[in-house]
Amino acid sequence: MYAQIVVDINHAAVDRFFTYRIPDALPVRVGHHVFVPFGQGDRLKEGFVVALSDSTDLNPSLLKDVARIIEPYPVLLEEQIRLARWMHTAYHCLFIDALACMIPAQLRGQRVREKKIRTVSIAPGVNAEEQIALLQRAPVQQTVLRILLNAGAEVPKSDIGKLLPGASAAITALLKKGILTESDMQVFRKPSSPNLHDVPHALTERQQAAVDTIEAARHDPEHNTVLLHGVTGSGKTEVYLHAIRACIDADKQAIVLVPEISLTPQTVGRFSDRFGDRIAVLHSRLSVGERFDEWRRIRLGMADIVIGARSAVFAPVERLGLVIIDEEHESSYQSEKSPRYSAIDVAAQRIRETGGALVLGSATPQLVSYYRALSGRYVLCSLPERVAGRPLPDVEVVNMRDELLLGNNGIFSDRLVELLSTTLAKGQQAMLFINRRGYSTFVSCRSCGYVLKCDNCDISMTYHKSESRTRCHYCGMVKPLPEKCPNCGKPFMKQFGIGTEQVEEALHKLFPSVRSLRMDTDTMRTKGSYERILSAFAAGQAQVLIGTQMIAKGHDFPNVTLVGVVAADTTLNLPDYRSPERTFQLLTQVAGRAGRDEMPGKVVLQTYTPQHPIIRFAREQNYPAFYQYEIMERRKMLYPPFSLFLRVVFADRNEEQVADACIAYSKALEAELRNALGPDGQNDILLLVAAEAPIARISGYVRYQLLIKLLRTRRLPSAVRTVYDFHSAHSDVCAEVQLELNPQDMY
DNA sequence: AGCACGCCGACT
DNA sequence: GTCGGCGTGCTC
Repeated sequence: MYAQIVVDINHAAVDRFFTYRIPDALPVRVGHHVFVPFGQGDRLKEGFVVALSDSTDLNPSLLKDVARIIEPYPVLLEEQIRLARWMHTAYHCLFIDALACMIPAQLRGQRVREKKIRTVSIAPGVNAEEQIALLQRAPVQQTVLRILLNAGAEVPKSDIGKLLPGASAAITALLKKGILTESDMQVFRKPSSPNLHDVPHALTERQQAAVDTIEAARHDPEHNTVLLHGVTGSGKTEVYLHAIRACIDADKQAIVLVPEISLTPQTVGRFSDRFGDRIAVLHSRLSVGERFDEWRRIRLGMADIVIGARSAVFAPVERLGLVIIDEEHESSYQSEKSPRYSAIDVAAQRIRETGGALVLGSATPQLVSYYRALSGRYVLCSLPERVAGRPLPDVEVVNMRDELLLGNNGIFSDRLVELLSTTLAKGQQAMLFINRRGYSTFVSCRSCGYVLKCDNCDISMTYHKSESRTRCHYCGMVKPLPEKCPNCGKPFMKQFGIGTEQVEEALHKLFPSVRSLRMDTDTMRTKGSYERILSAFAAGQAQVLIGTQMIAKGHDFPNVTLVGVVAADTTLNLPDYRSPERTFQLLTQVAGRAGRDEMPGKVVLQTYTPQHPIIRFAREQNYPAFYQYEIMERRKMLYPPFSLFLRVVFADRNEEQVADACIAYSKALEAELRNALGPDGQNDILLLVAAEAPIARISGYVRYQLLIKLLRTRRLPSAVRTVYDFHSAHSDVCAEVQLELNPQDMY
């Protein structure tokens, strides 16, 4: 017998299968983690068995033997190996990188292993009752025996110690006499989650219909993907919980993906209340040991439901029947490091292989997902109303230009101040959202217009009042706030634009007695600060929560009845085709934080462009109208879903080098593509002139970018392949060249 | 990635 | 004459 093995070396030159002989004594199976002699000197390398065969084209006498099996059970499922093969072609990543997604890091390179604890039990053939009677002069030993007799099983030594202080001497004596025996017991380091006493809720008609749709999708391979479009507060989680119940009742397993940021103990607690210890959790805050143990519990079939962030899509469940991706519009489902996979695409591929259903849930689905739903590729399922007949929050748009004309040049409009004071007077809570941390967005001279910029990046410096200095948000460089303009020397340097710090300061000026919490990357530096701030706010220790993006996501604060968006259009005009979509999603999500309980919510959007369609749709909270508008824009500009969008970023310290590299690359790639697509395909490609990236310099690196649109025709796969192959061959034209498929950010 | 093979300059 | 520079190529 022969084994096809992928060797654990991150290099393109060994990115293939190697054939090894399997010695008779070694029960090697597909998925086994093994040691194999590799290279000269037969140094042992780790590898993964991806296939077995009983013959080979190679000369068997030249082949080497598999040295040994590392883990007794196969660490990879055959389905995962097929998935890795798919990733290898779909993402042009190394095979080993794809496999690495599916196993915990500790399994490679021989580090953390199982945790074992010492236990004792009554030795075989010993009559404990008799011994107790004989030990009249050793009462502690008697008690130890009674405990063990009562337990009827092996008991950890430390547990006996807890019940009976000073038991260790007695245990030692009993072991010496042969009355007890000692052994090791495997334990699983388990992350804890709070008990919320969450019970199943009766479903609304709409929710029940959604559950039924998902159940139907599980049995229909042609229509296996459901887009669950439910407005904020419509009870999507309850739908998930019921769908999962139906899935595990049918003896299948489920994976639930949530964005890393909302993977809080509360979220997990709700699932563990319903499904007990049949759930496993995978996320980045687990300790190395916990992560490994949770993975192993899944691999050994001890869990039926896996909850986790992006990487949990690879969880080794053998009877996969359902994948739920909550907040499917979140960019965190796209991996930013190699392999640059999309958890949604990976989930779709797994479900294609295993059968079952994929559920994408969101109040603001990706435009592309909604497009697929309307074109019949996904099953669309809507929850247009909040549960318990609660209304969606009432959204008011305030034109900040009018405020200015009326002589209000402050941060808050009169309307927002008025609502803040009534809300706070009623003892309710408010959230203030501003998409910029720090105090001001830039510092400029009022005399000559000079803007203070970072020395290494083409970015204006942000003033941080708490540190009394300015900082570059890209490279982290700090500069003092100059008293005189470095350009004209006049003392007119002033901060412009608003950040979270300034909002907090303005709030305290208006409401000196109000307590507030600020949540942005500056206040999130230390571990656990995220949970700390959220729970402090939930407990009512502050009346106002001020923050950036991170307060917009999925939190449920029943006492929040007012949400203020300080500057609604900051993200609207970024040089990214997705910025209208992002803005709409963000505004809708933030607005959705208001009025989630009995009391109705109120939202104030402050903007300088109240007539902008996106602001209008956000005010109406009208997703379908937003979709109709934005899909037209995309069609007009041939952006996704009407094309595949690629971006190549070139960076180097030498400006000339980057410019030349970028232009040469772009010309050569275009020629290659035209050649590959043939006469019919000449209109399939659109190369946008290679030029400076939106941020032309970061950390001293000059940046250029090339944008490519590939039309969705039957020639697309070959066009993509051409780009990837070209890129692998030309990725050294300057210091950094990066190819991004559907980039999430375009700075 | 690692390691050997390989063909040209200054050293006991 | 040889020790060693790191360019090229291979690893079942």
